[in-house]
Amino acid sequence: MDAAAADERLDRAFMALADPVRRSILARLSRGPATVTELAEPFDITTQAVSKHIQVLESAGLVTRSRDAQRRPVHLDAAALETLTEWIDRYRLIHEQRFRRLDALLASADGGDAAASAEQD
Amino acid sequence: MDAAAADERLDRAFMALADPVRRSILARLSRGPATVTELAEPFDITTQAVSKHIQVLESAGLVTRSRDAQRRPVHLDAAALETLTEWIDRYRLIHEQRFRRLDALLASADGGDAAASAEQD
DNA sequence: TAGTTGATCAAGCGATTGGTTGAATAATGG
DNA sequence: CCATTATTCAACCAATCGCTTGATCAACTA
Repeated sequence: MDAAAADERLDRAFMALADPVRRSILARLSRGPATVTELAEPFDITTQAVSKHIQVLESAGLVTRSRDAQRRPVHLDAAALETLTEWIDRYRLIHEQRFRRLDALLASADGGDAAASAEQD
Repeated sequence: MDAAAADERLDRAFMALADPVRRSILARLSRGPATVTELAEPFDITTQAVSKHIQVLESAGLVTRSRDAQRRPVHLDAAALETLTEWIDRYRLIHEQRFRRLDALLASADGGDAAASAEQD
């Protein structure tokens, strides 16, 4: 998978998580697979709408589907979720490491000027 | 913060991350604060557009802003990023725990029927 | 004070989103 | 075969998104 494709997959994955209905669906799926009808039950929207939500989740790689007669059970793909936390953590950790360096610098300095120059790093 | 407000903040945060330009801005900010003009430089879009992107990130709680003459430096808020990884990890871990239980069950069983009934849990 | 720089506001535009209703497809079971 | 069940397709709609251009606001500086 090239960088552009990975980027587009991140786009879709985060976009998928931006909707409360889809997050709720994922929460349900974390407890085991479910059909479209089952997933639609808690919501005041049509099964068609839920079917679309599932397609969004599937194209984001967050869920997969199997077959059971006329049913199409939906399964959570935890590996995709892990990819997302990895992406977030990457920048979070860089940022926090930077802060730790700044803190160390401030602790060993007297005035505030040192802090201002360190801020530009 | 009540549950609905937290939900809306999650909406906005994930939505904010769904755009490659905004993710790129966050990546830049993980290395230190920057002004709107500086953040706009790598992109082929107007500073107005970047300004809007920053407003999206700010309303999602992912960045904060300070003042320096006519400049408005943008700072990463790593705490908000941590909230997101926590949300994702919650469901990911529930799901993986469930799988571990299923694996254990399968390891101690003979046929596939036990798996089918465990699947419903 | 006038000009310049940095950023935002405002209005508009094409594309996309989340939802609907209605019809079609697929697989089961009497 | 026929009716039922589970799901998807198709067309449409209001709202929102990302971006643009043009104007405005705020603060520094010659």
